[in-house]
Amino acid sequence: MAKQKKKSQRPKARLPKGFRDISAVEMAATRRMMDTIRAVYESYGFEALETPFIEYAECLGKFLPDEDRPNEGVFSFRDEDEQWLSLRYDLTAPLARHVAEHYDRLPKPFRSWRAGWVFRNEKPGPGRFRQFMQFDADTVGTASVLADAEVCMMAADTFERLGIPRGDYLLKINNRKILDGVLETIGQADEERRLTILRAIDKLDRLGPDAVRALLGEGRLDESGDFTRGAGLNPDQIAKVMAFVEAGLEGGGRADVIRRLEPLVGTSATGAEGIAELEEIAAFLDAVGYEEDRITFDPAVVRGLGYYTGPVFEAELTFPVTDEEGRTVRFGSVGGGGRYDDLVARFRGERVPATGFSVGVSRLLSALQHLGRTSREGEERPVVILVLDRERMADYWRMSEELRNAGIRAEVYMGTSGLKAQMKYADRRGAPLAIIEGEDERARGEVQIKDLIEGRRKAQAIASRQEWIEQRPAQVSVPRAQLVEAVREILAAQAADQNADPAAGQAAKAAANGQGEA
RNA sequence: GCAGCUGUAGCUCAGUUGGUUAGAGCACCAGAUUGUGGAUCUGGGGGUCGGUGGUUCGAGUCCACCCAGCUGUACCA
Repeated sequence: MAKQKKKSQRPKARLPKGFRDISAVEMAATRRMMDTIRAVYESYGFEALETPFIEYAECLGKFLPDEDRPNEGVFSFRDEDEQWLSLRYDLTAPLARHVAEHYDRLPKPFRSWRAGWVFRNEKPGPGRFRQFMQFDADTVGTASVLADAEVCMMAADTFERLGIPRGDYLLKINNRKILDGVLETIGQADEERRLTILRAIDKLDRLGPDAVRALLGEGRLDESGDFTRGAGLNPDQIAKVMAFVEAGLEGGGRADVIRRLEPLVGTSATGAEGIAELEEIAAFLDAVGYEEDRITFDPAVVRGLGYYTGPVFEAELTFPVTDEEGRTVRFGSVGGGGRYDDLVARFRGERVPATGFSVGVSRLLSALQHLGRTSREGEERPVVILVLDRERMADYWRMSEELRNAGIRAEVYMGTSGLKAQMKYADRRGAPLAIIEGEDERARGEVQIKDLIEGRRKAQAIASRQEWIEQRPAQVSVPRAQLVEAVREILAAQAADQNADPAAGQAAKAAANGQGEA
């Protein structure tokens, strides 16, 4: 009885939903990807900046209206002095805080990149987590839309440097001011309705034009039978908004899209301003040779709501991909950004124009993996030195030292089990090879080196235990003095083999993944 | 948040009209094999049957409520 009680008090080992553990393999791939992004951003002149995970909630600007409590979407807690602290939910709000705080001594424009984890307290879904990594670059302190164009060019460069071919990604640019102009001409300027309209437009690529039309009007019934209330526009207004949204669907280049948008903003000054900005961006992109196959104009891009005040952009992967169950999935957006001229003004009163772009690191990484564009560099697993003779530990340590000094990852088995369990350990560890030195070998002045990858392959052909033991597949005996050299040779052969036969590499990777991933 | 579906071992699932101590396969651990990953054989660990309450002599099974997960949808700075 007491035992049962105790048992029920045991915590269940589990991760909070929306969070995950990250394996060594994924960390290595992430690190390589981020190195590439950083190299591109720095080549454009952006400086590194790191801000903490935690900020005062009020600095992130996410208090609920009329309430003394931060927004539900952010993880928040109270400091000992009763102030609300929040985990950052993006890298832009902390940047605005940093710029406002140190405005006087920063060079203007201030160009910085930041990378790291952000947190959102939202319902997780496939490919959506509550902790994920972003990689941002921003230019603060210039109102020129050339800064917007530059950041899009840089995003295009980044994707290509990461191995995504031109045509497999696309940057789409829009301008909030144009939609505002359209809404002005149809007499819908009030904020509440504007947000509903933005949300409806945002769903174009996911739900299609009919659904968007329904959401602009009365509302829409989804397939589970749930009803979403619409913006309540009349048919004439809906037609105008849809004409705007679909101006990008009819093909043609950036100039064609602009020409189709012009009549839709009517006499609105804001709309005209938006058009002029797009024209300036187009002229610049044409001049530096970033054509429509990389950067297009698409009025359906709205980027949620929030703080964007001018150009907005979204980066999309356009190639289809099949998931584990063989279904075709679209990766869709892997990054985005836009102009936020009011964000710093929250702190300073004075308007400080700014624009930036943010890459969704984790989504982009899984896209690259689907493309088979991730290299295996940095995935080497350690050689494992088995312990047959506990009195000779010093000998084994010396071996590991020699290997490490030669730049080879190596470890001495640290458990207390027998040889069989040690082999199993090395196998599961994903070790490329195991070193065996017992009494017999020592008497001969030799060590055995077992190629675990080759051995795994040969094992499939062996049926009987007898044969297995006698053959000792993929195992060689070399003089002790030649240990390092022999190990180096076998590792080189394995690497060559892996490059020639990707399937073998996959198998090794799968084995290596075994312990690290859920 | 709303709607639909699903909850039995780490995973995939079986479990009779309600009836002893809840099972299988895979996985895990150990031995057979003083010193060799795989295969084979033997043994072992692991379950609050999602939870609580109810009906009953008796509930994994029937009823009610709750919870969790999945999918869609809403929100998403």
